[in-house]
Amino acid sequence: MSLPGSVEIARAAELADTPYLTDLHHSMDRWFSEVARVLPWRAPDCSPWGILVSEVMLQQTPVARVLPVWAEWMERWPEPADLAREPAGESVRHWGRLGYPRRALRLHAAAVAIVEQHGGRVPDTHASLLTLPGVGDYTAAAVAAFAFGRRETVVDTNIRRVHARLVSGLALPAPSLSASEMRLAQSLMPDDAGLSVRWNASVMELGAIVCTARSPKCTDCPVSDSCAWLAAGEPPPTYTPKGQAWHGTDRQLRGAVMAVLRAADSPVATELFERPAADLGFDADGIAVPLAALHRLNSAPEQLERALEGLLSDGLAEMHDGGLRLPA
DNA sequence: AACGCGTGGAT
DNA sequence: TATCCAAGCGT
Repeated sequence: MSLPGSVEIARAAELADTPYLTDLHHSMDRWFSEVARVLPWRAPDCSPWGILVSEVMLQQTPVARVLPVWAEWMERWPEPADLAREPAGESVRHWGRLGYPRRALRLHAAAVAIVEQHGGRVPDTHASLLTLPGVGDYTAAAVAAFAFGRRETVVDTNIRRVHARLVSGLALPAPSLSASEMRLAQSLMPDDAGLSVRWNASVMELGAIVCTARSPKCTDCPVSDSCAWLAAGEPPPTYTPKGQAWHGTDRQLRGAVMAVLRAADSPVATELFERPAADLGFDADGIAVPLAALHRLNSAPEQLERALEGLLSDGLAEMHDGGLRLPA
């Protein structure tokens, strides 16, 4: 019987005994200085709030799409209190098309909690950050590290992939994060807090722009000489990740409904979701396009009802004056 | 612990 | 065109 992760831990321990780990840190640090992307939430004067907002927006959403929305948010709501005094629906509306709009709802709730429980300042420890809505283990660690300079075990999908290849010799990390992966990540971190922040940022960056999921750019990798996966001859993944269905799903329909609600400035009569406005003699000005897109999905009435029910129970929508709207 | 949750660019 | 996948979270 073999303990999961025992090989990796053994290798990490072996590396720690040599100058190798220090060399690795230096190689990554140098590389990061040279090629790291310039991102606004990495600016030295970016507030903890700005970093928190960026981390939540970046949950499952690519950097390129986050950039303009983050900038708009920072201008509109420069501090947690600015967002907290808005209706939650405004948070969802200005989330735009980043996807997973409940993140916007939770970020609003987090802003309220920051105001009510932390004097309007983003809390600075992993444990207190973890109590905020929408903040899980990764985001709490990332904010504690990148906003407050703490030595945190930051493990996101990029870092997992780099560790899988560099240390474990695997093409891809396991489907779900394990305790042994967290131990491995800890064992690789520099002891010094400041260096650990750089390390975490650089490993994440490597995963994002070089050690990518598909067709990694190993010729650009600063640590390819140490890569267990390359040394093993680039073995293929041992499993095939199962893709998420989209066409015809409730999610697709929910997305179409949310697009209508974001575009609407007053409650939308539920009949409008069921059939074309022209048939009903409604004025659908302003929401005609997203409404047409919704109708084009041509869903079963039962599915539409399920989607609306889901949005209501998630708090992403509410009934008002016989219509549906973003939460007030 | 597996599942549901949006969106759009890249391949 | 279809599939992959992007700084996860909550249940």
